[in-house]
Amino acid sequence: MASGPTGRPATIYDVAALAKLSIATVSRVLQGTGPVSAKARARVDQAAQELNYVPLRAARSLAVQRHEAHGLVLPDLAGPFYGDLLMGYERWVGEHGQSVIITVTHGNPDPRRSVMDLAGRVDGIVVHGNALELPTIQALQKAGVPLVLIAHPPLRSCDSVRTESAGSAQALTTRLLDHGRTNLRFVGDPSSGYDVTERYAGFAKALEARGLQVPKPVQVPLTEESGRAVAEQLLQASGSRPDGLVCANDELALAAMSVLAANGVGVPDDVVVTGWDDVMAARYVSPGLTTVRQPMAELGRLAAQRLHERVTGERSRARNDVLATQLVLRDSCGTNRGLTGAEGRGRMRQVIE
Amino acid sequence: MASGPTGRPATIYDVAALAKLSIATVSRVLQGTGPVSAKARARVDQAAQELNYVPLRAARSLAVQRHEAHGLVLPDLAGPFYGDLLMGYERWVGEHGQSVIITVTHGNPDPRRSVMDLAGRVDGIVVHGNALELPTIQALQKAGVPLVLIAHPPLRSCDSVRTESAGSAQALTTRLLDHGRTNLRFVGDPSSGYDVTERYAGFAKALEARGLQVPKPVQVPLTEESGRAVAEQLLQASGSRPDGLVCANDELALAAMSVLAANGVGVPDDVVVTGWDDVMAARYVSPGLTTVRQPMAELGRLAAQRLHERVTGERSRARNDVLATQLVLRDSCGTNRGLTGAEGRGRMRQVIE
DNA sequence: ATCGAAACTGTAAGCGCTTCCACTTTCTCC
DNA sequence: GGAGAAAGTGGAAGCGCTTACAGTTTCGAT
Repeated sequence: MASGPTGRPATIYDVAALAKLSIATVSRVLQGTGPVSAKARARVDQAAQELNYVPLRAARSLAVQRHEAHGLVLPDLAGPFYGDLLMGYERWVGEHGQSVIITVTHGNPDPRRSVMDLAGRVDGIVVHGNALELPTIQALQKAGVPLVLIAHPPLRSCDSVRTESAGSAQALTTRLLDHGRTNLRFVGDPSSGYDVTERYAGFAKALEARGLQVPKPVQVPLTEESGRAVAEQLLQASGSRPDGLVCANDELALAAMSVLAANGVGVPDDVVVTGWDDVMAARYVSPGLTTVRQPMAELGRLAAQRLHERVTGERSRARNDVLATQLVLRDSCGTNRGLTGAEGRGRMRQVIE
Repeated sequence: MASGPTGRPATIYDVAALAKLSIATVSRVLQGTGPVSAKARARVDQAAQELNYVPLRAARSLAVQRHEAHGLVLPDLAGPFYGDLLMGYERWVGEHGQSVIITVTHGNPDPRRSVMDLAGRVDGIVVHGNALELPTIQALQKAGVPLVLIAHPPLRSCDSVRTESAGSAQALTTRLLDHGRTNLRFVGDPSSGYDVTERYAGFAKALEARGLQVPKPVQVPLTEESGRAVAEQLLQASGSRPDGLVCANDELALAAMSVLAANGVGVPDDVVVTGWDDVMAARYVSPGLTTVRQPMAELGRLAAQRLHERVTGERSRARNDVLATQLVLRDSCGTNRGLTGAEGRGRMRQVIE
């Protein structure tokens, strides 16, 4: 990168020549390893400075047999969700002298190929569950790549981190039932990800605990568009209209809520609505959206840490971490005030805003 | 990464040995370069498969003298803003067989060091203007790193890409004036970034064009917290209360708007409020927030492309691209219906929602 | 059959760094 | 002042790949 004497980037040889020392000493100075005299140090620093020397990491990686980099595979980057995750990840990794190389699979013509290529550049990979098919993940395992899964069912000999989902969903649903709702629907396709599966499972469990029949989920993608569509369908529904929508994420919930409001259906009086993720909009809409907050940055940090433990070999037993979520009660669920005893148990806290 | 015969990752030598061919041929098969017989190809593929061979990219980088990777330096990752940028970037880069290594500077104890290290891992770097101090950027330049700046004033011999700001801000402000506003304030610290500087400049220009005095900007960080504080201050202000807030981003605007609403100040009737970025919340609050949408993903794509052109050497003259923004008119500005002739000119389009 | 060209394959030289080992210099302590 | 230890330095091997070059085969055309 730097302009050496030849116009090409300066190498350690150029620095050594200018400092009149061997490349071994230059390396020792620059890496701070081994004993070096103050004089040598000064000469090297001077020379490096003068040549704008930037060490080639590829050469170092080859020599030390380590990349000092992590791979992070995400399905997507839309929404604040993955941004926060990445933020936490990058922060941890930066503090530990590593780099992050990210790969996004959604819209990628050949995720498998991309990820395998990634494997050759990093010391280990963190994969978000929604990003890769199982066979690809297994291919990585076979290739011996240290692996950490986010929001994915635990896999043998592979770490995983996720946020608690089923319990929060159950508590939230129970709460709605406690407040007299009798015809709830879960909105969002459980097959679109492990976490959504779990949310539906929690929803179902709450109903079962009351001896109620569990309605099939409304299997739609987790998008605003679907949210609007679901709400419109609900408006036209004849017969017993649902009196509550437990949505798999905030996008669905916000979109549904706005369609309902635009058509004179009262939220929360006629229909209660809840979301998941606590995006910014959730606290600015009216009524405020009741939702579940996940510690995304923390999830990222933890994933980075777990991977690093694997890479350095300081731990070999697999760990499966589950982070607590937080139920955020606002007005859209109609239970903001007047508590029941259902909350606060398990790995879940709650706040009322 | 793969388990070779020894338990250590398989190398190209292992593959060659198993396929009973030379490493040169293996390389040619795997890279698809040079002529190879079908038989050789099959044997190599078979062997590679069997050994779970993953080529070590560091070795390739060293040999080909190229990393096939881009560095992306961002100040932050909070909000949808940078996520979309990164998304567009990653997409382009992925389509062109490159990787992205990201570095976040906000909260980084030694950005300079991080970035210099990055420089040793990539073929070029894209820097968001708010991420690095000028000296650091210049150090990169001196080191001969191909550089593209995002949202940064153009620098000699360095590409830059940004979104149009001054014009949109001026048009937006003019529009508010046309609708009878007489006491506007710009909220947000212009020194917090080039784009904000430009927004204030546009704001000022609109007032000057009317022969009005330009009030000092309300110099606060671009956060929700500041937005609330500004609104609260405005509520307590004696004398001539501003009748409009032109906020530097949506966070400020949304927070201010919610405080005003909570205190019985009508938006847009008493005070109009506008933002910048068009975050999701902007379209769900009521009244809808008038704002300016920037093509972030497109900005990312373009930055990636420009950098690549530099890296491959297919272009050497510096380019400074400016992308058009879009004025999004909603109810918070009180001018949603009833147009003037001020808009649609320059590099700006508008939509009414 | 024979020759030249084309297709294929292998040998070996790096790419720029780290680090082992051996060597030289400088201390430290009698 | 000298011996041994410690500190400092350099030579050289090697990390795993690509690729120029040379060598070998195969093939088509005479």
